[in-house]
Amino acid sequence: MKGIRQLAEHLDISIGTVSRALNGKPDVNEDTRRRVLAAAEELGYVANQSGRSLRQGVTNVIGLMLEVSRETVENSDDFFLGVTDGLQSVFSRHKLDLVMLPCPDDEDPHEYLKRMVARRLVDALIISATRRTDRRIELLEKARIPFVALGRSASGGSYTWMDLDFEGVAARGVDRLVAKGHRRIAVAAPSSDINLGYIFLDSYRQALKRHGIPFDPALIIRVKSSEQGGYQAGHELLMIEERPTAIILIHELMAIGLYRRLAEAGIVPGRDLAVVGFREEPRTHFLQPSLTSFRMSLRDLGAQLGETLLATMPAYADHYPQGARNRIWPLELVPGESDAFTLTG
Amino acid sequence: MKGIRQLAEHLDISIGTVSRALNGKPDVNEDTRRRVLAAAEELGYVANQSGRSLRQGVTNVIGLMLEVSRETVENSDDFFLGVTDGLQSVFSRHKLDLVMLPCPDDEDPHEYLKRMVARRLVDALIISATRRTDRRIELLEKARIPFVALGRSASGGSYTWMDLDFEGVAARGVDRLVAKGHRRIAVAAPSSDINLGYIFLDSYRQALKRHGIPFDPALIIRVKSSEQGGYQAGHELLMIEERPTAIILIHELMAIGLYRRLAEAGIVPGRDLAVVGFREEPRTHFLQPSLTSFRMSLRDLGAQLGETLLATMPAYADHYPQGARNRIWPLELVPGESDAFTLTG
DNA sequence: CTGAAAGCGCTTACAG
DNA sequence: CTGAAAGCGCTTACAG
Repeated sequence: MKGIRQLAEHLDISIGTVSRALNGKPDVNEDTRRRVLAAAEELGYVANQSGRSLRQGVTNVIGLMLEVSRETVENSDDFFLGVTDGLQSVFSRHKLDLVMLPCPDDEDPHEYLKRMVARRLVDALIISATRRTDRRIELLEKARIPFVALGRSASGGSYTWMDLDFEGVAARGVDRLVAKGHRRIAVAAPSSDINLGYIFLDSYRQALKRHGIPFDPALIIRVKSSEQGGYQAGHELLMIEERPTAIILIHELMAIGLYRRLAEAGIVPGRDLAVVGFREEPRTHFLQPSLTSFRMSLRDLGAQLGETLLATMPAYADHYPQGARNRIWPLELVPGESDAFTLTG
Repeated sequence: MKGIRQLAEHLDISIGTVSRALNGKPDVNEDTRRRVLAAAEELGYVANQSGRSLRQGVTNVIGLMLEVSRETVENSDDFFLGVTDGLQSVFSRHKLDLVMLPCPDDEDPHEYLKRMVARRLVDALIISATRRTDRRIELLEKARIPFVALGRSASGGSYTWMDLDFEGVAARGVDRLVAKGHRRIAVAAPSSDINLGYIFLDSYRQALKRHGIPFDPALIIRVKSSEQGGYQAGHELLMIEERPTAIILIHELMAIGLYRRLAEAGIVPGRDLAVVGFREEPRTHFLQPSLTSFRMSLRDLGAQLGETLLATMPAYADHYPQGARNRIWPLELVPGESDAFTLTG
């Protein structure tokens, strides 16, 4: 079966009628429609997407750009797979399909995105891992393609974004630790230019200030956002002269590496050092002593992200009257044993 | 900037010449080409992919179908991200782009694939996680779309596949353990219909036979291919009446859960129980005692997979004269401490 | 070296 | 309710 023309010939009707029948248009004789549907099924006909796209001006595909850094691969980040699920639950309502666009390690993300936009194989895009300065945002604004950034950035104009509540995590982490008597609170922050690092540290500093604790740059440990990074953070923490009594982590997997390094040094979280982890994750469940961390639903985040994106698209905005508001996604503190002690003296 | 027509008008030349200039055809005046390129850059023109695809009959996009099962999400499988890297290194040579097609959890993979094929947004496909009976293979054969299966199946005709050497892992695992005096060797096998389970178990039984050891079905522990599954396997192993002295795992993450369960029971791998893990992985490196496992390069596998796929595509087959051969990907044994003892008595 | 024209496979006003 | 025709944005023989 080649195209609609062959199908129409086979049925001995016009291609227009075939098209209308297949697309569920109302002005088609029910008997005709049945015949068309049956023949299409039998001959395995389905409309060529390029033909449809060209005529209709839309692809009905949404792209999620991924940066497959070596770091991501090694840590096997579950984040995107979880979010994907939520996205699809929303997109499927409108017969939109999601494709993931993995930017190769050795290609500049900006160039990659440019090419993807140029090809127009998606109607809209989601970008993530936004950096402090992120040219992708201007690129997308200029291309006038609907998009939502998962993560804030200092770049661009008034684009739509969603982001995790990094400031809330930092603030609550500090508050909690200070309440338990800590004053030397370290932070494992990302070594990259990723924007969440700035937000997190700003909030951390403000929280300290609120409590009248002077900021000590020596307590900012720059490591990769990974299990390895957590190990490294543990290593560096042990070498700080006046050793911190607590540490707040900025990535879920850091806790695993940190625990390992601490164990090597005979240091017990929740007894010798207070540890506040980041996102609760199946793998962090097994840590002993249990980790104080923050809970969120990846799927719900994905669904919200999907709705926000659709709200930016003229064709779907009507369904999402809340509009394309920027949102900070809350995380709920889940107390564990890793910081369950009060500092005395 | 709308389309090639506007660009041509702006330059006051024909759209044919613009197209030829942009596509690097030789029969264009160099001066004309420069002008066209400059104007395209300035006005931000790029060819609409639907128009190109419709005319040329190809999309220049390759799809990698993913099944985002809850299991995959929770285990944050790094497998595909690693393979992706290798795939792209090959595809980029031909200006082909890779998109990942995540099949939603709640959708039938067969229906999903059918839709993706129908839309024709890719020129070729890679499917994975093949099951013993896998209708996707017949679907793709019938649709006459080039594809390679990552994983074997009993379905379909003479399609092209690549697969890990599960039989080799099972055979070498058994040989190694028997040489160390073991005769009751358990296997943690997948509870699903995934084809690799059949291959693995066949090879396991053959290896036992070779050594004259009777097969005991009680030693086949069916669990999920995950960290949780490994924990569960440990749990069930402890309840087997005549306890096995060794276990071979069929998934990389199982080792982590298994170690955890064993630790709870005070059983030390490499002393009380011999453990042979599956694929070596950053996370399995940290296990104590070190795990005997099998090494392979995800990136190399991806590159080979990419070349195999291109060899099945008429437009690229010339570049890959080795043809679309089926391949079993070898894994190299990396001895660890987890099975480093000899059974006496 | 360039232009005019055909046509890829669809959908959709429009006419009847 | 159906058909004939236009046209989405390209690329590519073909003619000059």
